[in-house]
Amino acid sequence: MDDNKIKKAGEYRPAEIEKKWQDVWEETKAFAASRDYTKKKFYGLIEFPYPSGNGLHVGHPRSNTAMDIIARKRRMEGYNVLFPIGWDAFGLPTENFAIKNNMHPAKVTRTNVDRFRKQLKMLGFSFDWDREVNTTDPNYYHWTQWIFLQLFKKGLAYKAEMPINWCTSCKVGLANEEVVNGVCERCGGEVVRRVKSQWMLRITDYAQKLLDGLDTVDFIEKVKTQQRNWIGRSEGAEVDFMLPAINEKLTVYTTRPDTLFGATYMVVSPEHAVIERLRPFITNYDEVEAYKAEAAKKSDFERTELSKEKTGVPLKGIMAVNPVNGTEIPVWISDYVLSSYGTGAIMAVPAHDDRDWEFAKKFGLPIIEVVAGGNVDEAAFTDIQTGTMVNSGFLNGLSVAEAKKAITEYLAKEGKGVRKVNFKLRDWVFSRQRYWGEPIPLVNCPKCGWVPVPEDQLPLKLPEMESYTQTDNGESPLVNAVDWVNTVCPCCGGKAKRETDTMPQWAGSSWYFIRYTDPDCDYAIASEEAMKYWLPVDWYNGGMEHTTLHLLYSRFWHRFLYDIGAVPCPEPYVKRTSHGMILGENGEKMSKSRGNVINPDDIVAEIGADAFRLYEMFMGAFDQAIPWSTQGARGCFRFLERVWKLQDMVTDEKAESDALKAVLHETIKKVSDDYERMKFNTAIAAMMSLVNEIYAKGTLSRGDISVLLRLLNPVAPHITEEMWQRLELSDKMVIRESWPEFDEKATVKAELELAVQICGKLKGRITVPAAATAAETEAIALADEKIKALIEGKTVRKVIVVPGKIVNIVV
RNA sequence: GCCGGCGUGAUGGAAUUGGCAGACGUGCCGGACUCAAAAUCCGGUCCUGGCAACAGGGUGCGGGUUCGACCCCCGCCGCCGGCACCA
Repeated sequence: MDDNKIKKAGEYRPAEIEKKWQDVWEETKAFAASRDYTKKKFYGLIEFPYPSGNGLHVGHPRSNTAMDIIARKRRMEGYNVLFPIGWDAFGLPTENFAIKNNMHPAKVTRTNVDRFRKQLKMLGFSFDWDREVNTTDPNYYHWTQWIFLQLFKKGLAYKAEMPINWCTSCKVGLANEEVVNGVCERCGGEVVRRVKSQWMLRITDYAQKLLDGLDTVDFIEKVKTQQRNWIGRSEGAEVDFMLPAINEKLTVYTTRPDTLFGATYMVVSPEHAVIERLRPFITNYDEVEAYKAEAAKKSDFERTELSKEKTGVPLKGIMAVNPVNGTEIPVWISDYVLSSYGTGAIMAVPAHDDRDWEFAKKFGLPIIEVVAGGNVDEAAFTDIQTGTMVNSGFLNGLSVAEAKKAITEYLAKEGKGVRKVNFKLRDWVFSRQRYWGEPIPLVNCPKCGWVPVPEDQLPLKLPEMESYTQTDNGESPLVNAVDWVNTVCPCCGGKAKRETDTMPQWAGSSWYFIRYTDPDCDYAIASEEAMKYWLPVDWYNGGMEHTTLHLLYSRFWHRFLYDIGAVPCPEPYVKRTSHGMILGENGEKMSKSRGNVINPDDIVAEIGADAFRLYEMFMGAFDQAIPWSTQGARGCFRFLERVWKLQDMVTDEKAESDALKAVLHETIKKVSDDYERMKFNTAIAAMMSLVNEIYAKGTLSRGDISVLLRLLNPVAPHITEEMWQRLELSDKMVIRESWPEFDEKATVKAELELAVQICGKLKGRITVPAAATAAETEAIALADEKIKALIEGKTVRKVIVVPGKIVNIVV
């Protein structure tokens, strides 16, 4: 045939065509979201990157490509798509780098952002570059500060002197969520307990709302479970024990009020305030004092270490009275009771709680069984399903559930206790003693206390400074910006000082998805119309590591904004999915120190952005951790080469060819479904099979290739656009061409091949008309020569026919 | 300890959710092209026996349900992730 067609395709050179299309997309603003708010919309979101000095790593494209595929598919389906990008640019690494190299953090940020932007463009993501946001831009943090002030005004931001997690290496306070195994989540440095005055956000007020909201959203189960565990709701009761020595109540929280008759001692945490008031009556106060000092020295990590033996000291001379039977029991002090949960005091029921049992055994305290069913001499019996109450007065004979109800009602009636719900969630430590963050817009006035910076004076910009290094006692570098710190009180006009702590990195990322809907709005976080149209985010993909950090924080802020009428919906994200991590070729986590880091620039230089994207989607199940394979990536390049060469085969025929019609439509169905389920690997496998089939059949019409190119376009946008243009299939591919439609009729075959089993073992295959009834199928199977030979002389007991699937003969 | 997930060829992983295990890719073996190599193309590649057609076995281990189990149930073993003295 035609020599000129062979010349037409030539060699597949991604470097040339990728740059060409990236320029076309940029010039034509091909992916800018429309402000026509009447169209059906889709808002797809990926976590905006922190522009670190290392540049993009191979993990970013995994999440980005996945969402890019969905975004591109949605555009072909006719949606007005918002797929934005921005920079989460405040943060410690930038600041540390700036200090070390004597540069301004803003300059470091600018350099890093420029590099990231270039790299992301090189990968051909269909971001709307007109809506870029940057958390360090005063026009952006203006509204981060505004949100903080709303929280402050509603009493949800407060300053408290409290023990916080202090990273000795970063010299900065951390939120509970940022401490992992007793070390700093970011740098791995040792975290110690340190009392500091910190701004806190009352996320605990939102515990129930954040929990309930999970029932209304489509998050992968793993994420919901982790957030539920982190919020940690439990139901129980607060019970008052009397301390006759000081005629005061000691209130405990318990989830097992049913075991009240089995309480044989009490424990208070070393920090409990009641100890001071009991002091005159404690006969071994020296010992108690020593224990308190010992506990205070320990880090949180040491205190909660699992293997640790329980320790404790009795408060000699002190007894407490059990409210239900008047029994006097001793009171101990021990660090196995936490001051930060419940009331900081417990009633100990060693027969039915593992920790109390261990403690009682060690210190020889009595163990009284009140739920029959186990052997409390051997171990605590903690089963709440099967036991029956004993030794418990009016509760005897009841089940645990019945007893809980009965005792709670009794306590309420007697005024000795109340039902109570508790959460593990703690308030959010919101202060950082650092320069490179949003200034907290508050002024401390000796007369008026903490006063907000008036909203019309926002943004409160960071002052220019000589040095960004912290003071030796761990104060923010901003204390040295004397002119900035010294100000007048907005309330009384007197001399006052600005807050010098800044906000944590999580502040800017807690609402950025709102700003994307209207990034230039100068009178609010975003205009009402924009928010009404675009929110909530339809699909958010991101890392599991943010489940109890960013994802929870941003749900909290959004819910708060909803409560004050600033956003139109209670939950920010309709759907949340998560990608698996990419490991090094050796199967270990990628890191500089392990020397197994793969640089996207190198990969793109070798095989191009399309093959790189394709491989990241093909390498394995999207939600699982997968080791990188350079060979595997080359395989994807080979596939694209094979696709490229299809150009030489294309005939002038416009319609889909009969030889390929069935497999073509099966592929449409498979790819369409698999993209939606994020099963990108099998979608790509199906397209590879299709291409193999095309080569095997040796025929390809314009109609056929049009389908293949559209299916492949979301994963490999450059090569498909280039081929589309060269084959003159129509004008540009993006936006204008619709997603291929699945025609079920095209896949219906006249005949089917069925497997025939004898007693569940595969023995042969038969061909039957597609319309054959079960009886006809059975007859064909039994008439088959091979099957006949195998059942010769045996009695056919039963034949199971599953139409379209299988025949099983039981002999 | 609790919660969640996983265990399939040499390897990354498929299997329409109870119906032909190993799709697709990588690697490896053989062949074609080449003086040769690379690239490319063709064929093979779960194990055992057999020249072969074929036969038997096989989804971490042991049991069970079913006409039929990688899939469901019970009991183990191992790996990964999260939480962890939260009363």
